[in-house]
Order: sequence, then structure tokens, then C-alpha cells
Amino acid sequence: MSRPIAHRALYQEVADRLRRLIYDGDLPLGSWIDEQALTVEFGISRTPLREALKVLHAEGLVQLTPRRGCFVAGELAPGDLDELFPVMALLEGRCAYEAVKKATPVEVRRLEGIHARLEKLASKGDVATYYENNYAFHETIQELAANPWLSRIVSELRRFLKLLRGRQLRVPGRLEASLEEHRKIMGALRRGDAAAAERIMRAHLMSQRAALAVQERGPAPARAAPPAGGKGRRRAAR
Amino acid sequence: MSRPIAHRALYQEVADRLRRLIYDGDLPLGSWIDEQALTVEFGISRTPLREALKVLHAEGLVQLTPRRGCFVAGELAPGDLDELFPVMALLEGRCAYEAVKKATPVEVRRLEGIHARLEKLASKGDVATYYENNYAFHETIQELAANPWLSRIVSELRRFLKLLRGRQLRVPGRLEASLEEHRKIMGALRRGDAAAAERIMRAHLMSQRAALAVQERGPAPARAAPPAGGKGRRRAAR
DNA sequence: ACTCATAATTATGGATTCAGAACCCGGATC
DNA sequence: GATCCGGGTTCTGAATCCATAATTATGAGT
Repeated sequence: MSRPIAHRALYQEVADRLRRLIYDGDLPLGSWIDEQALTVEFGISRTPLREALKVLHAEGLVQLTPRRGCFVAGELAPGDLDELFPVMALLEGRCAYEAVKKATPVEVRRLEGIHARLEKLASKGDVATYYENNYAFHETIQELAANPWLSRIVSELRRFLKLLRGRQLRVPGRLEASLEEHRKIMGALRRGDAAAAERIMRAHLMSQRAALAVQERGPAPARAAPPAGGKGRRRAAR
Repeated sequence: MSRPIAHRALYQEVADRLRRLIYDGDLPLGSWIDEQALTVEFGISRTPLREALKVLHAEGLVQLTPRRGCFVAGELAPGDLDELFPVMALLEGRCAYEAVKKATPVEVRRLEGIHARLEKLASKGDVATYYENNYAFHETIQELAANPWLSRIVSELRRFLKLLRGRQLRVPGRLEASLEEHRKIMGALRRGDAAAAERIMRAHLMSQRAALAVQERGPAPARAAPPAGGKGRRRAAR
């Protein structure tokens, strides 16, 4: 947001670019990372690149095997989701709670804006943009909670959920259900009911998990190969 | 625990040593980290050291200011504790919940062993060893919960609490109160009451916070200088 | 033709080197 | 006397270099 003085270190820029490459699928999940290829692509030396990889490893986005190289984190297995979502529900629920407690009218209005956009996007059925704004909605609530520690771990875990790239929204009817849950959250926020906001947010996260479960055994995606995503699934977090 | 093949990378060993230096107070909170001095002390080059520092930065234990160097994280301010403990209570509460759900009789017995030791240590008034075992108690519950994601963020936040080095236990009467809370947790565990375990664990964490609050405005420590710990307090988490 | 041993190649981990920014200190100026 | 400027030194950030482990390719032997 501001960088008047003290430009960012190179390894951080590199880490950002690597994250984007992973999220955009340019570095497929589970794939080996060719350091040399990236140094020429980025026009840098291996030193900052390797530092960035250490950071990504600490974040859990890559796996770093001694003397074997660096691999992108693998796809999340259904078991992972069963363990991850309840924790995320707990945390985002708390975010909602603290956000309701602390939010000023101005901030509430900002959230209203995002929510209004979601309403519009849902009626248009624009899943991609809905995903983006939905992301912003949750991030804003996290921001309103204004708890650095909570924010820290929520962001950390969200990094893993981002690997799903909003798959759940593609489940038939999920978009509308998601929106309805958001409406209830906004309602709780407007009347300052922190406990309700927490409860609804938790349920919201858990129904995301449920939507994914439907999809897991659900119909084959329109195009794209069946889950033949490589042979070995790797765990993301150690 | 095991290193039959694939020895650890040097930067990880260095990171471990650095953490210990910080927790042991050999690197005072807020102090500047002299890279060159450490390279000669460790007998290594700057490369793995700097990689380790990147990791510690990702963990929040050090602050990395471009072109200015690396500083150990600062003391936690009271405001930090007010934000941190509720989150920790949430998470450890969830650990207790999942631990009760999943624990096998063998594992319960292991926890019983640790708890029995705590009883003994408390009656002897051995605060230092009590602290160690108390730590093991909480870590074991976290382990029994067997949720990698939960475990990940609990460990992450616990790193910050470790900076307090069990200060709260030195508050008069706190040792006994802590023990009593543990007894209740064990009770809930024995009768398989996950919800109760969660509730009690949350309260346990919050009463730790309260004990610290007493101490904050409490009597001056027996020895050791007043909070003249440098001029500038730095925040630990960004 | 297949397997196993061995040599060549490549990639990783770590050390060293180099450029430039920040700090320190002395001196000049107002 | 305080402040500002300049030169030297130190330290950070990044590039390059080197040793060694891992992988691949090669070839001998069955």
C-alpha cells in the first residue's frame, strides 16, 4: 500500500512471483521447480531465488527435500479438507465476531459495497468475478477484526484454500447458497450481533466444505481429464 | 528423532540454534543480529545463516529491515497479549476437543503420566521444571488432536508465547490454579467429554492471560532491571 | 536383450566475491 | 556551539564460484 522509502528486498518480490505462478497453475501442483530455469526467466541469480523458496517452504507452499530439490505443494486430499475446514471455520468465525465488535460505520459501509457487488455478480452468474469479490469480502472481515495474530494464521491457512481456486462455487446452486449465507452475515453485522456473526460464518465455511464434498464424488467436470492428477499425492503441510 | 537418510539442511540447523539463542535470552529481544559474528561463532558462511534468518522472519521471530539488517522480535506488549490469548484459547480449546475425540487409551495414559509429574512438581514448588512439563502437556494434547493444520498454527503462535518463558506461573497462587485447571481437563478427557475439555481449555488459557495481567502491574521482579529493555519496542508480527 | 556396474552430466548446498547503501567520524560553515 | 557536508569504513544484498550428491547415460557381462 505504501513504499515511499525502503524498497522491498528482491527475495520478497521473487516470493510473490512464485506464489502467483503457483496459484495461476503455471507451476503445477507437485511439480519440480527448476531453479536455473527460473533464474533466467526472472533475470536474477540463484541466491534470492533460493531465499524465496525457503520462505515459501515456511509457508507450506513448497516442499524442500535435501539434495533432491524443491517441489510445489501437492493437491489437497479430501482428508486434508476435512481437517482444514473446521479450523478455518473456527478462525473465520472469530474474525466475524471481532469484526462486528470493532467495525466502525464507515467500515461497515465498505463491506456493504462488496456485498452489493456480490449480489449483482451472482445474478449474472459470473463465477470468476464472484470468486474474486468473495475473497475480498472475507479478507475485509478479517481486516476489520484487526487482530494481527488472528489475521496471521487466517492468511496462512487461506493460502492453502486458495489452491482450490474457488472450486466449490461451481457446484450447482452453491453460488446462491453462498450469497444467502453472506446476507445473513451482513444482517448480523448490521444489528451488531457478534455471536450470531460468528455462528453463521462458521456454518458458512462448513457448507463450503460440504459443497466440495459433493463435487468430489460429483459429476465429471465438463472438460479436463478425470482426477488422474499424477500418481503421487503429496501433503502440503508437514 | 530419526535421521537414517537425508540429513537436514544446514540452514535448518542454524535456524534451530538461532531460536534457542533467542529463547535463552542470548540474543536479547529487540537486539540487532550481527551476521558476521554469528558466521564465525557457527563456523559457517553467511549464505545458510541468511536463509535461516529468512525462515525466522517468516515465523515472526525476527524483523528484517531492508538495508538495515535483522533484529530480534520485540517484547510482547500488553495489547498484544490481549489479542493473542483469545486466539490461542480458541485453538488450544479445539485441540482439546479433537484430542478427546481421537485419543486412544494408550495415549491417554501418556498424558496421565505427564499430569502426574505436574502434580508432583507443583507440590515441590519447582516452577522451572513445572514449566517444562506444562509445555509438554499442552504439546501432547496438540499432538493427540492429530490435525496438521491446527497443529501448524498452534505451534506458530506458541512460538510467541514462549518468549514469555512461563512468566505467569510465577504469580502467587497461579501454579496451584493452573494445576487445578489441568485436573479438570484430565477429568473431561477421562470421561470423553470433548465439549467440556474445549471449554475448560479455553478458560485455562484465558486465566493465564489474567495471571499475566496481575503481574504486569504487579510487584517489581525480585532481581533483574526494570523494563529498561532498550528504547524502541518493536512489534513481533507484521 | 536385459542387468548391473561405472563414468559423465547435472543440480543442489554452501562458500566466496563484489557492488552499493548505511553508518561513523572529522572538519568546515553559519 | 550546532549543523551540514565529505571521506572512510562497515555491513547488507546479490552474483558468482566450487564441492559434492544425485541422476542419467554408457558400456560390459551374462
